[in-house]
Amino acid sequence: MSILVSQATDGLRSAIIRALELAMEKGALPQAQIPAFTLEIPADRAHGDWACNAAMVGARAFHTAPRAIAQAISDHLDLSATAFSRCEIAGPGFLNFTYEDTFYGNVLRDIWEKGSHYGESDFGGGKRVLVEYVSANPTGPMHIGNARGGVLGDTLSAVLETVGYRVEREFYVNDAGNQVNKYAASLEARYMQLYKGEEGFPFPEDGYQGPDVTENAKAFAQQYGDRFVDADPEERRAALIDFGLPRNIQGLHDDLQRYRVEYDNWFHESTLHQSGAVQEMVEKLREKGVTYEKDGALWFRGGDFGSEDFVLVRSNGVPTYVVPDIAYHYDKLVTRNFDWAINVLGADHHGYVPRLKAALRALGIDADRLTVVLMQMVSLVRDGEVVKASKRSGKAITLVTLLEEVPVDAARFLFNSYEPNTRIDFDLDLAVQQDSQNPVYCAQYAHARICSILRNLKADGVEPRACTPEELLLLSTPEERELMSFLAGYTDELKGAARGLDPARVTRYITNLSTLFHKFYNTCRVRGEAEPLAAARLYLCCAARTVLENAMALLKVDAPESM
RNA sequence: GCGCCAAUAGCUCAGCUGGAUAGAGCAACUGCCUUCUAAGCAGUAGGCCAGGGGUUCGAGUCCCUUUUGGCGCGCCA
Repeated sequence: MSILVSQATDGLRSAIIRALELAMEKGALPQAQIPAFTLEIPADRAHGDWACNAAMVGARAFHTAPRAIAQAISDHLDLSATAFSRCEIAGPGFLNFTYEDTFYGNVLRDIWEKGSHYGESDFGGGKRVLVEYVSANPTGPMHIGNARGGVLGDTLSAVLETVGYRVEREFYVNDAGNQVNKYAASLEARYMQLYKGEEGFPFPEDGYQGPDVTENAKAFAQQYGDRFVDADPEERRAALIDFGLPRNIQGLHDDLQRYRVEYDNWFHESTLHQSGAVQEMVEKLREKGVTYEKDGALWFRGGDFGSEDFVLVRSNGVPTYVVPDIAYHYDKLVTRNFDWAINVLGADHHGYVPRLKAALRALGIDADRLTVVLMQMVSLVRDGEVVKASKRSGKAITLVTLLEEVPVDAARFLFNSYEPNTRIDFDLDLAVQQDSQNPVYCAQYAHARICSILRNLKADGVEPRACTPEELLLLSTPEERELMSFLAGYTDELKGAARGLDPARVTRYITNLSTLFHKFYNTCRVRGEAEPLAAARLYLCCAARTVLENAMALLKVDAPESM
């Protein structure tokens, strides 16, 4: 909610506590500890703007019936210093509070003044957060799960920034280790096959099959010809990797950019190997005494730190993938000293999280400084059936092929409509529909409608202007009041999205706000109304537009002026 | 076998730390355009919140259990 709302509820909370204290002092209630009550917005607007359950949760402590406690609170309540004008007792013992009449007008004035900054808060207290997301292997194109991770991480970052965190966005490039070697062998095979035929150079069994590998091999051949055919294999593979990997990384960068996902840093795993950080990490863990040797390999003893034992260094002397990962997170939390690291990962990685956290604990790092947001898998659905491959190309569906079919706005909006921890059946038919069935258009339409009102009034010579609190009291229909109330809740909605690491709430907020605006639009006219009312409604339209734009900007979804 | 996640309207999903009569969009049906965009609005219908126990003033929400589904359990990443 806006700062205004936070102040209002804080004030209300202390007024209720004072009332309880006073009631006990006067003997209306027995002496007891003040119960931990909550304030919430009731589902039914007839129950006021805020409801309090103090009477019910206090029933046991006070040995008194909830409604009698509610009466005692109400009798000793002084609302004069608060933003509320009325308190009613209802149902089993709820206290329902109603804002004073000028409250919503003040919210509109707040939005008018803050503009694109409306929604910001200091919830995050300026903490430095590193958000890592997508981090797809540079050995091929991105798959459909990366499309989800992309918007999720991207929007989450934007939300965290808005509520007062200092955010950096990072892509971890796995440009070292086993999968790169495998990729090198795959590239090599495709390259050699260009000159020796498919029989002349066998493709590795666990190689990367994708057509992109062949394309890269061809591009390499175009530049270097057969120069590496008779070269030393090690030299050949190194040359292929030096050529192919940067190409792929650039490809990831370009595809993500097209999808409007951008980063502050691209962190290369290879730098951890070059700097010796990986080797040092092995030594660090060994010094901590949390390792042991078995079958020629070096193991991590996880028992004391909440995980299973696992291998750090294979018997052939090569560290497993975990070690660079530990070194990477050490770099995040110690070297770069971020207060908080958030990783967006596919749910198939969930088994690895306890290991990483255990290793951090062993290093004396508070593992709570790392939060892993697991997102469940994505399936694509067409004609009610799960699709594994693209209809046109027959290849696996990549981010790029998805975007050939689905507009970026729709893809971002839809992927961000689900809580991370739910599986998505992404409906391709729905995503490409440019009509009312597709929720993204409802929101864009609401925005276009507001712009249209502004255009029409401008043509009449009417511009939006600041309104007085008295003028804003003219906004009194249920549609107007509900819209204002919803606008007032935006700042708090963002805090909730940040707290729950769930940017899908922003998407839902946009949908609900759009609907409330459409309802307002259908019952209340702006153009043609007498001057003070028209001005007040125009003021409300501007507020709705500002909030809609701010929210859609977080999603990086376009808010068109006309449709 | 063990672990993690889920199960809410015909479909896709909300339901924020337990709160008042379980919501929204789509699909279905009925209305609303000589007035700011009908990509909209109003209304009707649709539910044993997977089943069963428990905890309490009160459970879709918390605990146990059963069932069903997804994902993990490598000296792969």
